[in-house]
Amino acid sequence: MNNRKTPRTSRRHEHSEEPALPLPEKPRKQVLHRAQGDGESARRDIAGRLLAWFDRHGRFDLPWQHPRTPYRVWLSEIMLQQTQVSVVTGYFDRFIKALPDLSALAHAPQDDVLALWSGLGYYARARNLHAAAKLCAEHHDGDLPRDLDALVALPGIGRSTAGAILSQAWGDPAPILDGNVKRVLCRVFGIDGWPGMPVVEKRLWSIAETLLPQTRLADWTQAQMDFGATLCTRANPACAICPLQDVCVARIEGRIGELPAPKPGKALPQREALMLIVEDADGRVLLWRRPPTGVWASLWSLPQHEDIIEAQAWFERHLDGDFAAARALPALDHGFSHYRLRIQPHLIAVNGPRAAIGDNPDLRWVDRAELTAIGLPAPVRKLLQELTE
DNA sequence: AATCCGGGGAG
DNA sequence: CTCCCAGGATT
Repeated sequence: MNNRKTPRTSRRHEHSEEPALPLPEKPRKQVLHRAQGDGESARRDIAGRLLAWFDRHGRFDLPWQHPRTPYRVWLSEIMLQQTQVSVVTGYFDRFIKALPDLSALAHAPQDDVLALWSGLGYYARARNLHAAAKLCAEHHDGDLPRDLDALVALPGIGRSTAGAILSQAWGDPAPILDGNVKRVLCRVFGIDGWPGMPVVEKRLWSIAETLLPQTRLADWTQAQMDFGATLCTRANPACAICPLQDVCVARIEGRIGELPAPKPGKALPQREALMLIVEDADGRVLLWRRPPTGVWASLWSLPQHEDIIEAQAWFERHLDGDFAAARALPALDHGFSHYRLRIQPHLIAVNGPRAAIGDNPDLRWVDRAELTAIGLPAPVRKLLQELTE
């Protein structure tokens, strides 16, 4: 029953008090026809190519593969949620030695289970695992249910983990959609948008369904994981030796670095700045040389301040004019890599600098015509350009 | 839809 | 340092 070469057999099980599942008999064909574009023959061949790749380059020595029982598959899948193989193997061996089967887990004290999990993180996984084992003891004759909905009903098991269990433990045709599969599908089929977005995820599940092969379902699941983990990696995928290089949309369109689309970052911190556009009687603008460090180091820019109070104090120290006559212009947003800057310009006319600071080397009057020749920050250039128009 | 859980590895 | 990872539960 745990032999991965076991051919698929009838999977209706005994306790059929519920009505038959609404799944049609040939769901894969229907989904296949519904999927548009992309060339069905090429798509159908993907599983064959990856299985051939898997035969040569796949991982066959993982601890949960020998023997591959439903319990061991389940435990490994839970441990592997958000945790890499290299970290899991040691924990898996220790756990399976202490609690070798589902019954042992179901009857173990929770403290023992948590102790075995200690260091793995995401401890809710351990509590869910334990609770699910008890539920199996109560409701499924002490075994994991061989049924998608029944598996998903257990705590800690979502659709992808259920698919991995069904396919690996029994060879049933259930797709998975973990981080590896998402990345591979986004690239091969050129799917835009962050894979965590519901609309994108739905599309990916649909594709994953269509790719299911007729046989070797356990190998198919493992092949996808190995392929994503060792060849179609997040950074520097080995496209040159990839068996899908001639059909991969991302590869063909040179978008390997862009797909899958990254998770939208948190909103960058927003900062405010106030810039003074000071004009003298001849229509010249006052520029200010920025400090030698920080953003726009040593560039000529506009006099800049955090707020209006500071701006006014600076103005009255350096210039001869009526600050109250300053006129606010439309704000301008500028994005940096690590924050967003909202520039609030204030236009103000003056007679000239105060006598005492007239020769300040960091201040300079400039004709409009000269501006294009001076190295100004992009938003400042834009600001002054709009003003001239 | 957003947030949380958590330690470790890679760049 | 940041981002990501064989996700799922909760709000």
